Amino acid sequence: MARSLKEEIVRRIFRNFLDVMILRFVHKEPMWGYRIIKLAELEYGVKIGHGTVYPLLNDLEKRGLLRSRKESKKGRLRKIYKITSKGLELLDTFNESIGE
Amino acid sequence: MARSLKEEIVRRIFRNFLDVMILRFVHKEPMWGYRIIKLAELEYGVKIGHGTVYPLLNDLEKRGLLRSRKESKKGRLRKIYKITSKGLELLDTFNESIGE
DNA sequence: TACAATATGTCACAGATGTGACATATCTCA
DNA sequence: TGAGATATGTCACATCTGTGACATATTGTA
Repeated sequence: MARSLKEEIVRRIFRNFLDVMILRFVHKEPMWGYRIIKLAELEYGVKIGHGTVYPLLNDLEKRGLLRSRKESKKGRLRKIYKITSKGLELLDTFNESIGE
Repeated sequence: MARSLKEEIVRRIFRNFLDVMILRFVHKEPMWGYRIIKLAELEYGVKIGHGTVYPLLNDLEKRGLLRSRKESKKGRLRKIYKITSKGLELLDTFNESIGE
């Protein structure tokens, strides 16, 4: 069965601007990789491989767009990311540039 | 010298959503490939290879998003593209999906 | 006359990029 | 006790995609 135009476009946005979409998620509220993957599927119907997300999160932190703190919830390790001012700047520039 | 953040993002948008950017150009006013290339450089500072643009224009027409008519200006052939309702639908869906 | 600009077209190749597999560890529920 | 969910990490490989070269034709200008 054919995918709808809307689904197709949302997929493309996630594929090509996954960093921006992650910054948007984390901007709304600090969160960790696993949750981003689940939310992307729940809210947008987009499946993102964790092999794509985790290296990207590390890269975004290295570039200073995100900052993480480790949280250990009953022995289970989570890296909770917050957006930085540099990350906000990228988001703003993107939104401004993509505006119709 | 380092490229600015804005320039970097605009480049990425053109690289990944060249079809959408072309639809936006053509939506503003019907035009041909050569003009699109020149306008992208003038208005956005983005150089797009004509080897990217022409095959894409043909593809967009094949998919029914654009329609062209040939115009011969003093023996010089131009394919002038207009956006179709299907093209407008894609533009609208994209703008809606990318909205913050 | 010869070069630059206008105008479109094709295609091989290199470089970029996501996918999916392999890897590890804990918790919960049946 | 075993499976599924939570949680993160790495990396080889195949696939996708733009670049740049090759190709052609006309007009304007020096």
